Amino acid sequence: MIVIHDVTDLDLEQTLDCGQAFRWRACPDGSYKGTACGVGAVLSLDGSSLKIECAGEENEDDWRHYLDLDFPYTQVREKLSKCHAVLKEAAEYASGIRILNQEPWETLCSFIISQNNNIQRIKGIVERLCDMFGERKDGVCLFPAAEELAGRRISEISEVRAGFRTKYILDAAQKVASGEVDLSSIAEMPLHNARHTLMKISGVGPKVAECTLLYGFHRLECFPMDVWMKRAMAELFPGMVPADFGEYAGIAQQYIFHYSRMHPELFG
DNA sequence: GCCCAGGTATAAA
DNA sequence: TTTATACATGGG
Repeated sequence: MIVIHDVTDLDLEQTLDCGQAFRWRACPDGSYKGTACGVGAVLSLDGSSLKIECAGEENEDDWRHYLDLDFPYTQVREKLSKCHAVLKEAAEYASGIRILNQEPWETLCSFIISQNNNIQRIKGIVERLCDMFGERKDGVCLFPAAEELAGRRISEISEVRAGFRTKYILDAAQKVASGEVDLSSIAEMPLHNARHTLMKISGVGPKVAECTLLYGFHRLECFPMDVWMKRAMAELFPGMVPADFGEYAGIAQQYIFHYSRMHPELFG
């Protein structure tokens, strides 16, 4: 078991169940069970002590990185709070959100599945994808490698019941496995090129590309814009554009998303 | 049954 | 270039 002390700016529900990751489930006692860093794990927070119980090999550095524990969110919030009064309110409300460092391929694939879909069903599809095609390790199923899915037929992948997204999953797997879309090089590309490259995949549009870059590549200036966020921007930040939030616009976006979701009365 | 869900591809205007 | 519609599936 790993215990990390003096953890701040972390709320497990806000971080693991805010729609950036799809493999975590809340347990009745407030802990979260899921799979990341190549192992199954149960996370629980007791005050400022984070407990991580792994089903397999434990690596504290991996978890520090995954949960972004070494990034200065307190300072980010201070900076964002000066930007706009409503953003200050949102940042305080959602102050336990951290942007995870997830696997790029898993993130890309998960957000392809997310299109025109709801979080509950996205989780189910991702789980079936792992169960049916993922490597088994220490009693859990890891997210299937692109190479594993690339060799499958549509009829096989259809069994995860992803609907019309099945063909997109296969296209993504094939382009990633072949190197036509080289995820390792995307990490160093200018944002514009990175977006363009991801959108070579059928089923990847501006929203999925932006989510992949923010949640899978930790490009914190990315700002996924769906209909909800457009509305939130228009009503809460009239006249402003994502770039106005600066280099941490993606964190601002997540604060705003969570805050506005929990306060529907903000909208006329 | 109808509507919606952290969109996108495609066709038509 | 902009706007409309279909798309699979499952829960409310």
